[in-house]
Amino acid sequence: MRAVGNRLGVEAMSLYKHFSTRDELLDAVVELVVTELDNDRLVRSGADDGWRDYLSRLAHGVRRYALAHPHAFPLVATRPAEAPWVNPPLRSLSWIENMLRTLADEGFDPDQLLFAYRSFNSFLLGYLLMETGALTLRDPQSGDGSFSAQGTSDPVPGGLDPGRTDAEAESTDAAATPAELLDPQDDIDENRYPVIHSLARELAEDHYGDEFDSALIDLLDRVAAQLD
Amino acid sequence: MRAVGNRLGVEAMSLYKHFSTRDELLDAVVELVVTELDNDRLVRSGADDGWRDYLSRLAHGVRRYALAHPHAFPLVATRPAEAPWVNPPLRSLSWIENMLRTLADEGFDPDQLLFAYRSFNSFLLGYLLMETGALTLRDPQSGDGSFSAQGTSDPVPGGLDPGRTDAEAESTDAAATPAELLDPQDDIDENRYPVIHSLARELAEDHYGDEFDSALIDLLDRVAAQLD
DNA sequence: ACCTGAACACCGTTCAAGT
DNA sequence: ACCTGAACACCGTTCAAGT
Repeated sequence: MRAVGNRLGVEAMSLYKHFSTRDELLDAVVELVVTELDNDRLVRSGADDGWRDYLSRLAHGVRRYALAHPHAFPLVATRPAEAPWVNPPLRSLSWIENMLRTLADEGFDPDQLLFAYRSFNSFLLGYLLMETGALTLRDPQSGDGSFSAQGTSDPVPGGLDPGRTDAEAESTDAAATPAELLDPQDDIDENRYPVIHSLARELAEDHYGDEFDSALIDLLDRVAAQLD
Repeated sequence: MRAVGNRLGVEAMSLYKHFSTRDELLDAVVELVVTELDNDRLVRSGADDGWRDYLSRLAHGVRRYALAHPHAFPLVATRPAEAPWVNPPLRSLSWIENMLRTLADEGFDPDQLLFAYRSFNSFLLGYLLMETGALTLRDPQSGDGSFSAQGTSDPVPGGLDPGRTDAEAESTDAAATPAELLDPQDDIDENRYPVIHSLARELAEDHYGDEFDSALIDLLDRVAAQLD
């Protein structure tokens, strides 16, 4: 609370005029991040091009906010929800309703709606937690579990403002990070982990963007197959 | 630290003989949970029945430890890793090596190995975080974000010991939870969320076990399709 | 080798008081 | 309506001392 207050140029106690507890503030952070979808023109535009286009735009919108806030995404992913069927990363009743209604209008029956809802959520949750996790590695300098971004000393890169453009987010894939300047093979014990050692370079250099797109296509195919 | 010490009948400071920092202790918790795979006879038995059988047993082993420790799984899922390509829930070099070697022995080439490794991890991560999240709902009594298990006042059900049997873990799906005793439809505003309202019962009653099995089959089919 | 008690800096939170 | 300063209970951690 004191750190947040400091960031805002205010004493910690002032925050209690706006949030009655630390958990309430964390919930507000999660809501703020997820609500970026509401202002995402690429997501909000209608579903006139069919459910595949709609789900694809929704998925990319979620990915945009996840990559814009890689340190907040674990919060989005793990904060307890109000009901067992309210699943991250689509955490809000209004977006769940939005998705289910759009698909219902496209002719999905109840079983197909539930299948699409759950497989869509668990796909995004797993893939984006994996991808953002790769951006928030353990700091090799300080031995504790604090976060650090690759190649910057800013403790909260991106911060809370959705300032990153699509191109900036995508550039994470292509831009050379400090880790790539070293040979990742050198870090792996060839005797204990021969297969990892031999694959070290391929494991280190990865193009999350392309993989996301093709995994999303496969997911949409699975949903389509469910429609008979 | 004081709470952990209390649970062990010891002062908090005694823990510092075994872990030099709180983060180190949390890492040890994660390692303890993941290491249950090492003692899981259903997972360790050889890969003589092919890679599909191996990956299926591995996936079910991960699900067993996740369901045995639903409160620790978010830690497994989100603690920063040592390298970007060390992904939860398979977090350890030895299990990554184990998986890659087994698949390599089955004839996977490097691209196929990487595809299998990443799609397998992100599938398990997303699905199991969703499933364990449904077990650790927000406590409606205390307004804060603390955890509570459905239907028990034990703050850490299951605790750290891998005491739950397979049948007990599965029974989560079938057993009637308090939430099911109420009509979930009553909680949803019919005017604001008509589609959710109409699907409330189906959303609330779910059989994670069956869904996991069929989603896993689809994943293995995706991997198989990659083999040409 | 493992545990303890007192102590330190720090954190979330309360409250009475300021503008 | 919003902020502040001092204060409280609590937390992670250190250290010198115990067995």
